[in-house]
Amino acid sequence: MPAARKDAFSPEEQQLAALARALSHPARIAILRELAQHNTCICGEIVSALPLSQSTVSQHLHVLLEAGLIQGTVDGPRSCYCLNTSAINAFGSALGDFFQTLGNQQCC
Amino acid sequence: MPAARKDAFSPEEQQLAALARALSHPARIAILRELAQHNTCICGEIVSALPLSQSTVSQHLHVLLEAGLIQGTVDGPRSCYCLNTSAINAFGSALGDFFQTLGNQQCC
DNA sequence: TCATTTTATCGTAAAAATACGATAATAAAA
DNA sequence: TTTTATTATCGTATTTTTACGATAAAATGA
Repeated sequence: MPAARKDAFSPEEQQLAALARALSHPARIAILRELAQHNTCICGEIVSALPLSQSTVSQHLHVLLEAGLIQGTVDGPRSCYCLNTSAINAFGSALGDFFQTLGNQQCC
Repeated sequence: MPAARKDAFSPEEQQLAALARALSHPARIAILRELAQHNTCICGEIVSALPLSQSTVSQHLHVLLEAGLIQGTVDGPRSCYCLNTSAINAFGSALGDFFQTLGNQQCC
């Protein structure tokens, strides 16, 4: 990627792509599932639930945070993450809209 | 990624992540949009519609093909792509199910 | 037949993602 | 205060992604 060409696309396309990228690793799918299973916030049990090292899980959590899909209250040693349901629902409907504009085609 | 850890996750998580990865670049979002606008198949007008070189667009098309989101009939000089609507709809509902399991949480 | 047009592929380079160990930081517990 | 437990960050290595130019392939048109 000798030059970042992403800025040559529309904001909508960039946003949709950025959110899809946040979901583009099975570990992050698994983290979201894990957070959804515990309806209360979770801390480091995520690490035990995943086949990855602590630092790697922390990286994936950071990606999900940056994308806005989860929230985290970093209170000292015991940080606590949870789903950002409003962002998740917004993303879900944005994706739904996108798929709807695609799905009604008759082609080939 | 000193070792491919993706196989340590469930097939569902891998599939969902793989499809999200196919959407994780604005060029590929734009390609899908472009294919949807022309309800007939399109060939190389995609290249003119995108701010990328021909070989790069071809690579993105290959990614979308691999993911099954588009179909391509490579008939000689003039290959023809179109949306794979069934795969797109299947992906859309899979994502919808995933978001539904996430969206009903009350947390933090 | 030969040129032209269109597209895929190859080779390459740079950037980003992924993963881990080691370390730092921070609050609670002893 | 010192220790312990938990988590983020740093440094690094490897892989993958992204991008382009150049080339090859393949059918159409002259």
